[in-house]
Amino acid sequence: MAPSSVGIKDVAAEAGVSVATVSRVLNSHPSVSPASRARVLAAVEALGYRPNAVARSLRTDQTRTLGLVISDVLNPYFTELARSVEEAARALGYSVIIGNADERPELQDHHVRTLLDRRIDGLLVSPTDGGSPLMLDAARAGTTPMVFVDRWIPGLDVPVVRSDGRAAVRDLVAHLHGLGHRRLAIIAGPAATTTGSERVDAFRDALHEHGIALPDAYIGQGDFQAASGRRATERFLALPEPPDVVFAADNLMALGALDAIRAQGLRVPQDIGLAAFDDIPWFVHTDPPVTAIAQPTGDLGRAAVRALVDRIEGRSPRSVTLPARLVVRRSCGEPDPGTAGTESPSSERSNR
Amino acid sequence: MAPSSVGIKDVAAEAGVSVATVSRVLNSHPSVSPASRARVLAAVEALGYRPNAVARSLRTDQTRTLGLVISDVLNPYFTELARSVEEAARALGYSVIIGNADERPELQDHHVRTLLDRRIDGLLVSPTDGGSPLMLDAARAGTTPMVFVDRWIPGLDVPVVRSDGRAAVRDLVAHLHGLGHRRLAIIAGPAATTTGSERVDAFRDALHEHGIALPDAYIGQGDFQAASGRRATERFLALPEPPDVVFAADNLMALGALDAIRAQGLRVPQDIGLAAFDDIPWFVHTDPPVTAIAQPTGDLGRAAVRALVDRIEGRSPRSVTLPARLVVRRSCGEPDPGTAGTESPSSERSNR
DNA sequence: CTGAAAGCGCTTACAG
DNA sequence: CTGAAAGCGCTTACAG
Repeated sequence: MAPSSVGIKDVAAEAGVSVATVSRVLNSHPSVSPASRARVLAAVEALGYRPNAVARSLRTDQTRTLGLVISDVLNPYFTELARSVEEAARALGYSVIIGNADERPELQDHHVRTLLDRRIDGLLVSPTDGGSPLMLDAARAGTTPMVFVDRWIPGLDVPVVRSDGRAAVRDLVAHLHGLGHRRLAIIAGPAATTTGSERVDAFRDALHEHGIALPDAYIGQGDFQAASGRRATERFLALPEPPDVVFAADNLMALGALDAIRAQGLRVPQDIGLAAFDDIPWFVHTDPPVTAIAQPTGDLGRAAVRALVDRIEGRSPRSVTLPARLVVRRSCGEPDPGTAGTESPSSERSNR
Repeated sequence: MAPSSVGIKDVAAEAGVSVATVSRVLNSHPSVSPASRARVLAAVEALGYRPNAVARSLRTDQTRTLGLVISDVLNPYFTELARSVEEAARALGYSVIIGNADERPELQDHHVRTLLDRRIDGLLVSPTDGGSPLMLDAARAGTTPMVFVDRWIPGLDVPVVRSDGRAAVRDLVAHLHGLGHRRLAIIAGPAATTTGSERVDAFRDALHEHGIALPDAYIGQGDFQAASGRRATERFLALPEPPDVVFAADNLMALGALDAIRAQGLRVPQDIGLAAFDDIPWFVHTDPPVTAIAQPTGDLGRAAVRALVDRIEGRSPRSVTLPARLVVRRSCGEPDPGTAGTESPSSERSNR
C-alpha cells in the first residue's frame, strides 16, 4: 500500500534515528554505523519510502536530468536519436526530458524555457532555426551547459555533435551522374538551419564538379516536413522540364515527394528518380526501395550525451563530426551490377 | 546577460518590495497595487528573472507535469500518440515527460519509478506487461492519478482510453475471405498485454464466423517489435502449408514480416498476403501498399489527457473506447473494383 | 558515528 | 495592499 506521502521524517521515526542519518544512508555516505544503516534500510522498506526528487533537487541544485529539444518527433531520424540519447543518459544516471519543436521556433523556445525553468543539468538542442533570442541568450549566458546535436547555431561557443554529409552527397551525385541523370533537383530544408543550407550547398558543389548547374527552379523550399515535400515535388512536376531526379533533404520530405509522384500516377524511377537524406527502415520496403544517405544516428546520440555530461562535470568536450554514407537502392534507376552500397535487410537492422 | 542565478529576492530588492509581493505579481494574485505590480514587472524584465520551477513545485506540491510511459518510441503509432498527448497537455498548461519502455517491463518500471519520484501530477501508461508489482502498487495506492492508454491492466480502478479493433478485424477477415484466402495466420503481440491478446481473440472469433480455424502453427508469437515479426514470418514460410495471408498485430512486426518475405525473394500479395494493425504514412508507399487497421490516434491522445486532467482536478472521468477502421490497400490481393476503404494520400494525411 | 540546525527558492496564511 | 514568517522535504557543514 505504501502511501507515497511518507517523508524522510517518517523513516527517521520508524528507524529511531535522525533524518540526517536517514539521508546519509540514502546517499551512501560512509560514516554511518552498520546497525543504523540496517535499521534505516528496514524502515525504508517497511514504509515503501521514496525520496522526493523535487526537494532533493532544490537542495542540491542538480536535477540529474538532461533536456533534449528535437526538431520533430514524427521524424524517425529524431526518434532514433532520442532513443539513443535516453539510453546513453540513463547509463550515466541521468533522465532525459524530450521537447518536440515540430519545426516551429516558438514551440522550440517554449520547450527550452520550460526546461530551463525546471533547472535541468544540461541541454541538448537541434535548433529549428538560426537562433532565437532566447536560444542565443541561453547559450551565451552559459548558466546551463549546452550541446548542439545534428543542427547548430554558428558563432556560439557551444560544442556541436553532428554528421557531415558532404562526401555522401558527392557519392550520391556521382551515382546519379553515372546513371545518366543530368537534371537534378533538391528539396531543401529551411535555409536558417545548418542542415538545411549545408545539404543544398553540398549538392550544388557536387553538381558543379560534374559541370552541372543547379537552377533556382530545381531548388524546392521545404521545411523538413512531409507536406512541404509534396508541394515542392508538385511544383517540379509542373515544370516545362521536370527534373530527372529529386533529392529530398530529409526522409519526411521524401515521403511527401512519393505522395506527389503517386498522385500524378508516375512511377519511380522510370518517370522520375528519388533520393533522400536520412535512412530509415521503411526505405527498404517502399516502392521502389529508396536510395538514401545514412547517418550514424546511434553514435551521434551517444557522443552528444558524452559531450554534454563532460560539460556538466566541468570538462571541456570538443565538437564531434561523424561521416554519413550513401546507401544505394533502386529509386534512381538500376545501379550497375556489382555496385557496392546495396545491402541485406538483416545486416541493415542488426543493431535495432 | 541575465545570469539565471537571479532569485526572487533579487527581484524584490530591485523593485523595492517584499518577496511576497513579487510572488503575488508572478502568480497574478489580485491584491497588488498597480504601482507595485509595475515595479515588479520592470524588475523581472530588467534582471531576466525566471522563477525556479523546482522550488515552486516543492512548495505547491504540484509540478504541472504529466508522465507518459509508452511501449516503444520507435513505433510510429506511439510517437504520434505522444505528440498528441503533449499538444493536448500543453493546451491545458501541463508539460509531459515521456518514458520509453522499449517493450521491456523493467525499463517501464524504471520510468514509472523515476516519474513518481519527480512527483508528476499524473501518469499516462501503456503497460508493456500484465502488471508489474510496481505498477499494481502505484495504481492501487492511487497517490498519483493514473490513466491507461492503448493497453491496460485488467482489474484495476484506472480509467482506460483505447480503441476497439474488433469490428475492424472482422472487416479485415471478411475482406480476406472475400479474396478467397482461407489459410490465415497472425503474428501476435505478448499475451500479457491487452492489445496482444485481444487482437488474436478478435481474429480467431472472426475466422470462426467464417468456419475457419486458427491452428497454433498459424499463431506467431511476437513482441510488437520488428525482429519478432521477421522471425515469426520465417517460421510461417517454412511450414509445409504456409498461410495465404499474415496479419501482423502492429506495424513494426509488419515491417519485420516484409523483411522476411523479401529475404526469401517472395512477392506480396502474389506469394503471400500481408495486413497490419496500426496504419502509418509509409504503408501507402510500401511495395505493395499495406492493408491496415487505423486507430484514431490523435483522438486517443487527447481523450487520455482529458481523462487524466479530470482525475487530477478531482473529477471522475470514465473510460473511453474509440473505434478503429479497416483501410484496404493492395497487400492481400486486388480488392473488387468499387470496394470502399481505399483512399487518396491527401485525404489520408490531411491532419498532419 | 550522530543529531540539531540552517537553508535551497519559492508560496501563502496571518496580521496589520 | 503589504510584509514577516513559516514551511514544502530534503542535504550538509558544524559541533559533539
